Amino acid sequence: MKNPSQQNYISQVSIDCVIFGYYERQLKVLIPKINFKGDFWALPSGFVYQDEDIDQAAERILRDRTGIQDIYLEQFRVFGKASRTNKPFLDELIAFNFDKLNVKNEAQQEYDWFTKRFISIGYYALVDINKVVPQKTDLDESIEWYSIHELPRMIMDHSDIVNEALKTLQSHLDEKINAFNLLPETFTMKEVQEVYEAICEKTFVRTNFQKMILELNVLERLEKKFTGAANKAPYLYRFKK
Amino acid sequence: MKNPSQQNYISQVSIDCVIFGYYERQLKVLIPKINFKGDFWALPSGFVYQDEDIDQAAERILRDRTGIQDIYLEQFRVFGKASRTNKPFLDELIAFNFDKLNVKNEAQQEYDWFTKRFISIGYYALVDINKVVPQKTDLDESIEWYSIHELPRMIMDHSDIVNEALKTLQSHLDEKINAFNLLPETFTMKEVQEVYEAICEKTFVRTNFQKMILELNVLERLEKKFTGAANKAPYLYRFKK
DNA sequence: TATTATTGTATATTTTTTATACAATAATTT
DNA sequence: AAATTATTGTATAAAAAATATACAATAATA
Repeated sequence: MKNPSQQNYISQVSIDCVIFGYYERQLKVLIPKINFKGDFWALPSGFVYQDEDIDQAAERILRDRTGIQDIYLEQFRVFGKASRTNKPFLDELIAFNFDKLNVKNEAQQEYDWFTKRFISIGYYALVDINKVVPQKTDLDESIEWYSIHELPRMIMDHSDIVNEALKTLQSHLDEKINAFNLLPETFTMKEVQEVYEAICEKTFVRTNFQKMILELNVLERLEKKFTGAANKAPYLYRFKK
Repeated sequence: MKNPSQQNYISQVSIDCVIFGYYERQLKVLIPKINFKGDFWALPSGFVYQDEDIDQAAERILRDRTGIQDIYLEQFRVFGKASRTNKPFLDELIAFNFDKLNVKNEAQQEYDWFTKRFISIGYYALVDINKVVPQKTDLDESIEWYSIHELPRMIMDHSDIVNEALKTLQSHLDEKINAFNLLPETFTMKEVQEVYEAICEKTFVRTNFQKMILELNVLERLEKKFTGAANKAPYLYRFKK
């Protein structure tokens, strides 16, 4: 594998992805831990090939980390401060891993490439957490789902990026009908409500919520879901395509 | 003045600005015409210096064309298709202006720089049209306000960029209280309504509109405005800072 | 067959939005 | 100086939407 500086990338432009999943009534974010000493977490990121749309680049980055395709994706903001550089992080990383990293010419070239000022395009993705098998890349020590309220300390401005992504998701929830992308193919009305509650961080009155969702006219009702519980079985729904 | 390729710009990244003004009940966009044969119109654009925030770059571009500072500015979208290049436009321009343009080495370097694939960050601005004295740069034959409904045919995807800017402005009109930036320091309630009507392309019931605006609690009422007309004088309002 | 937990549907209440009526005012006309 | 006119400001009525509450339906268990 070629080093980034030798690839045919657009320089000083990166893509950062906030991958949202949903599990146990909580909104989760998929975050890799970097495979070096020093406890560094960073959002799934990457660069844009010369002959690649930025949307394609984001899809590629997501595919590499989640193993799935056709992900719901939304560009939400550009982070472009002049001070936005990997240098402080990289220097810290090198200090922690001085033994492993031999500083030869090639490494110097990589260092120069990485520590330039970067303009980052933020994307957020909504995935069905059950379909995702998180994929460790060469750079990852681990890759885990973290609750949105218990995120690890991340490098650079990556925490800000997550916050901005969440704000966008929350405010677009009624104009874009996208929350269903966090659920499996079929789901009950209660599950939909719990997803909305996790995203909006508030509760809804069950009956009114159901009416509101059904009036969107985007769901089709399927057969009932018999669980063996001592109560009425709920209907299953599916998002109309 | 140095040529762009020799400046300390981030390469392959540009900023395109949609500058909105308001005049005679119409939303206007400030658009320069390029100073070459062939009728080319292009949005006010520019590039980002290495040591410059992208927001600063947008402010600089706006200042250069409008002569005013402290402009209301909002980043709204990135345009990043791989096919997004100036090449078709430049080739056409060269064909029209073959006599003027001598193709020497330096020009070739500029050509190569300009015809690369560019990722463009779209900003829109709201200005008080009375404060703006449109500034022609070296590249401009003219710079004029065009009604949003009578825009000239523009190069590249600049028409799409305007459309996206308008859509964003419309949809953010109630969440961001920004339409006042299109008006002078003081204004009547009727003028506010007409601005909203121009942006939203629909009419409002006067009494309800006024109530809605006043309930935002962002205006302070000043003295009345006596015009000499045979009717009751309206109050003037000012945006609270 | 009664009980229990939970879902689905109907309806009442409250709030917000939209529509309408009318009073107040400043300059003009008579 | 009083009536007229055009326009603004305020109040209120009607309609629609959002929210709260009540209760019927159902599937498994006791």
